[in-house]
Amino acid sequence: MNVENTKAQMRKGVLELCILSILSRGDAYTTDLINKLKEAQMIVVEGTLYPLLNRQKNAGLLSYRWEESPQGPPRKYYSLTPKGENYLSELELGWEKLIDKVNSIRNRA
Amino acid sequence: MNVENTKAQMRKGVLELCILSILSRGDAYTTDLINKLKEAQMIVVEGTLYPLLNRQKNAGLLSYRWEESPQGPPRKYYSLTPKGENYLSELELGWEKLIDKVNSIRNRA
DNA sequence: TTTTGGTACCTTGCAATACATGGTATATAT
DNA sequence: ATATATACCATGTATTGCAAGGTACCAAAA
Repeated sequence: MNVENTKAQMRKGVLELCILSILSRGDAYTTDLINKLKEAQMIVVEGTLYPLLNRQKNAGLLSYRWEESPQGPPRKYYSLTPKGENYLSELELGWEKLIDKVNSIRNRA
Repeated sequence: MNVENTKAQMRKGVLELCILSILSRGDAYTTDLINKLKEAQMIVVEGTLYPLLNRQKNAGLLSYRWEESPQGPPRKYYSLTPKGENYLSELELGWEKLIDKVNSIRNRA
């Protein structure tokens, strides 16, 4: 049990929300997602992302299409489905409520 | 994969923070903690809390003492150690940064 | 005395999942 | 051909929240 581990735990919980949120503003493939998460200082690696995207796809939250790459193998571009949009809305609400809940605990006299 | 599951994931990450935060304002035993978390609508059950408190105690973040109960068996009251206080400080910082990071992803144009 | 009910502690087994690691395939350049 | 960069994916491990069940203490009722 160490601080970095625990902070990683906190990140985990919101990772799904972040991915759906990024995709809500436009289709992206895995490397896009990793880069955008990195920009926001959210550490994620391939081994985490591929299975997660697969789970979300299998749950009907995402669809994908293949697209040629300027260099290298084709890319799998993911898009939010309508179901994914609903899911995202609920997660956003849950996230905001969670912030309130935690702050209510932290600020209680 | 469903919304409740994912929201539970988000809760998990901040559970440690919440427990340490509650204890920072005074010693408490398990049922106290559960009640305070429930007040803040953070769902937690015994089977989660006991192992977690044990981990935190083994990590030197908490100490405990036995105290008589008005009715029933004695209670194990936990206190934050100095190490636990430092740990809490870092988690608080991590939590605030996480909020910023997630919001930077959500609000990006 | 025995039983019941409430409180409090803890353990075991399961399931979910992030991550490290390693593997495969494609395209281009040397 | 070989090397390099890009991109996909799978496997194994460790963590950990939770459900379920167990043990023990105390007081009051039967």
